[in-house]
Amino acid sequence: MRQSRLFTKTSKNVPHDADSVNAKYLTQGGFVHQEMAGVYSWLPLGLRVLRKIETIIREELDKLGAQEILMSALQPKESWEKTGRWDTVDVLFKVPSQTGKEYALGPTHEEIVTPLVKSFVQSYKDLPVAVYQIQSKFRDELRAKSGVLRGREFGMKDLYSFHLTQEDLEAYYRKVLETYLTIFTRCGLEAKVVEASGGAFTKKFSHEFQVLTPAGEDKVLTSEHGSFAQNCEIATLKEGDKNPENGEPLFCSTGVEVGNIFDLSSKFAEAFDLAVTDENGERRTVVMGCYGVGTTRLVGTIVEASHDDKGIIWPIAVSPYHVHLVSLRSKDEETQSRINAVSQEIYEGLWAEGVEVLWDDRDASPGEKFADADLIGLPLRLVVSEKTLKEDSIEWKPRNESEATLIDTEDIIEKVKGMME
RNA sequence: CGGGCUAUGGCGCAGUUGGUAGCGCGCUUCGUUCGGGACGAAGAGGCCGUGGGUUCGAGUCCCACUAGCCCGACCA
Repeated sequence: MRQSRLFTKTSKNVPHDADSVNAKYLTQGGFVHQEMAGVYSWLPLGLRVLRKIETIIREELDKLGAQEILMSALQPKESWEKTGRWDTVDVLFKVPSQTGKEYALGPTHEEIVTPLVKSFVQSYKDLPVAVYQIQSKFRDELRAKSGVLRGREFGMKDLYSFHLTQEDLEAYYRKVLETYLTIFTRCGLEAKVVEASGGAFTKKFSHEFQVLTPAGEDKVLTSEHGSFAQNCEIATLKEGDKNPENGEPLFCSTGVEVGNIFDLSSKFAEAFDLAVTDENGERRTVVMGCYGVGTTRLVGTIVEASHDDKGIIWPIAVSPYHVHLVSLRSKDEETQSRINAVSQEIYEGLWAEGVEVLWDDRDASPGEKFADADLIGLPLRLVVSEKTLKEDSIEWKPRNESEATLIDTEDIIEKVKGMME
């Protein structure tokens, strides 16, 4: 992508209402645009990050044998009345029709997926089954905040699994838990598995995946090394107590919940009478699990977890592009055309090797280009200038390092390929 | 949903006791610069959130509404 053609621009001005690092940098860098409180449009750079996260999630869930579907966002009121959630879920957006009917705008999809699966699953032989989707969710939050971390419209991956037995459900639940940790690691995040309340989903405890950062809104009781962690809303221990696992002291930190998994047991299956015939010819109610990952929230969380005072530092796996190729201006016409030619060659050469390059070919000053490169935060910056050409080289500077080095121009593509592995 | 703050060119802001709106960024043109957001000159761009009211006169004072943000509650 040639940056001169990118329709978004960076801004030197900090948005007046940016309340968090992610809102500030994502807006200034032109990744997202706020439309209303808690509602954002995703722009080319931001959308590329979101798509990469979604791809990671798809790859990992497909390995689990889950099948991707896309359910309706507009949902029938009757289904929500059937589960008793039409009047109890206060974040539910209720949409009136001109016909006088009302619909729900999906905050989650148990009310859709359960009857959906029922229409295909009648025998124990049809189980287990797991389906997922990546879709916009709508929740009428009284107070949206923290940029992309808590919105009224947001991207979410929701997975639902259906099992004949509680044991089978629990085994799958543990597999999803492991898969989620893989997903977050691949996104460059360190997530803690945290015991939490089941909320209105289930009376049982559930597990949350928390990324510890000051921007979070959850309080989590955790120890430095152990895997033990509890959401403070359910914690039986308190700060300063010893970790039952390894005796380490527990401390309270704030975290962002990037995922949550629930053992729903037969709650929704009962509401919709989702049952199968078992091998003895008897009807048995199915048990369910549901598992969510906030995709748009992940984008914001990564920014919160990985930035400095100049901008974002994208982990390469989710970076909108891998390389920021920066061509500097020269007043000398011949030098300028050499800079252009070398840049073009590297640009095309890298793309030919599958390396995604954002090429800053704009007619802008060096300072402006460097500042923008830091703000946008691609993992590697390559500079082509009069100075580097004199050495037949390209300047190499990783975003998370302060020192730049010169690399021979002819070696540059191989070296970048090496970094990608 | 309670409490508070804010609303002025695309963005960030100033605007005195009420007298007819200004700065920075960005944008256009020209020239000079060129390795960390360069400089000069000349331009374009505003019913001051909306609706009422007070006044000879309202960006400014009063009321209502709307929107954004903050604190809290809430967060299936």
